[in-house]
Amino acid sequence: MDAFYASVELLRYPQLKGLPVVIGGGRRREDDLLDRLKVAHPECEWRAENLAEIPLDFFPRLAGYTGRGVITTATYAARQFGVGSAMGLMKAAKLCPEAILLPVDFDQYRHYSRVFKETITEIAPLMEDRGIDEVYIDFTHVPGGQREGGKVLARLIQKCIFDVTGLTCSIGVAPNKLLAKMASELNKPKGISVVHESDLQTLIWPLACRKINGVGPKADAKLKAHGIALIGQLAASEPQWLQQHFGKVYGAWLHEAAWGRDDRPISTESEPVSISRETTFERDLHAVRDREELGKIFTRLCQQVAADLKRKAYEGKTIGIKLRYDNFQSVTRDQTVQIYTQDAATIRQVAGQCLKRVDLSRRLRLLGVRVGSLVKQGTAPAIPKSYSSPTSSPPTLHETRPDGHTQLLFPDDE
DNA sequence: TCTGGGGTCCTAGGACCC
DNA sequence: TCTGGGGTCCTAGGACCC
Repeated sequence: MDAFYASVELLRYPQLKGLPVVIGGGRRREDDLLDRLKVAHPECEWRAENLAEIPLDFFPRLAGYTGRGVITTATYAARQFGVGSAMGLMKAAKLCPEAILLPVDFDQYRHYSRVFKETITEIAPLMEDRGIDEVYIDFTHVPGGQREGGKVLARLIQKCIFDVTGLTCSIGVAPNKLLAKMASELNKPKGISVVHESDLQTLIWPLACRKINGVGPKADAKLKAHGIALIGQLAASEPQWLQQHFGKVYGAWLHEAAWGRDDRPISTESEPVSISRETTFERDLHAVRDREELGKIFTRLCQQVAADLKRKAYEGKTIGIKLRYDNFQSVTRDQTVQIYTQDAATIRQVAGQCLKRVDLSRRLRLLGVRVGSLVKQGTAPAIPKSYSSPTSSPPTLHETRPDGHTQLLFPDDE
């Protein structure tokens, strides 16, 4: 198999070229900017396309940022200061206070993501979706795909994407997905890299183990502790030794990966396994002291998950919660019910039961609701014979008190 | 000055059935 | 009275990815 790995780069704003820019933060920040823009420049509708019309000094700087947002992406000029993806914005503000902070515009990303992928499938139909800005392509049978080892096709795809979206992208070309992904990293931004099997020792082995897609911070630290920092050293390690220290499956995979071996096919179809919503609070909340606020958030998360399920036409029967304590420790609880559902009140009721099984005496920073074991709406298997219908009334999102006020069911609902 | 949100996959123990 | 495997489902946690 010949594989491409293509990823799109930061939205391209000509007037911001060469400047340190980070994109990130939460909804609130975006709303702030939107409000300020309405006042300062009523003629500008807030769209990223319209950024060019907005004077540079309008954009907020990172300095003085407060909040729990993180960086989604950053320009190369900003990365010079040591800031990068997933870094907290308050930390980034210390490193590069002058950086321009732009809000995240997910609707727009989704739009460009769709155009990016459509552009590719018109040229090479065998595409695997790897998220909002990345794809794998099997171009083995694409006409002209083998010219100059794939470079011609890669250039064509880059040009088409740029023409349609104004976005640049990096492309790696290699005999399999594992190597194509690593190849795409070699020549960023907007580069094309071709890696052949014979390039393994010269191009891949000098790279850090962390560059392997599947080696994360934990595995990397453990490898380093054993004196293995580079992929070449990993390749030279005994498979048996790796299996002893990293487990049978993962250890064997590590060795294969270091030798550039990967036989996973391009997967063009996939069904979601779960759908979830979660939120980090502006400040840590306490189940008792902030009961009402938490109850509202909890109910809203359930409603959002239900709306997502309906919009995407899925039903699930494993309903769960996730919470994160103030010390960042996370716990999850879930419960599988008999009937597949996409109903907010049902989700709320079962998730409420899950909440009762966790320690709520500690302060919380995050709450999430998840529905798993999904099936496409209307294709749910028949209810198991052992199931007997409930005698209780259907669940409701709120419990109505005798005085007519609505009491939010958190966390002690029935 | 701590660390978003939305996912997938793997592991491991226990229940339960044959 | 003690002792089997296998298979599947459920649950919790964790690593990893975009």
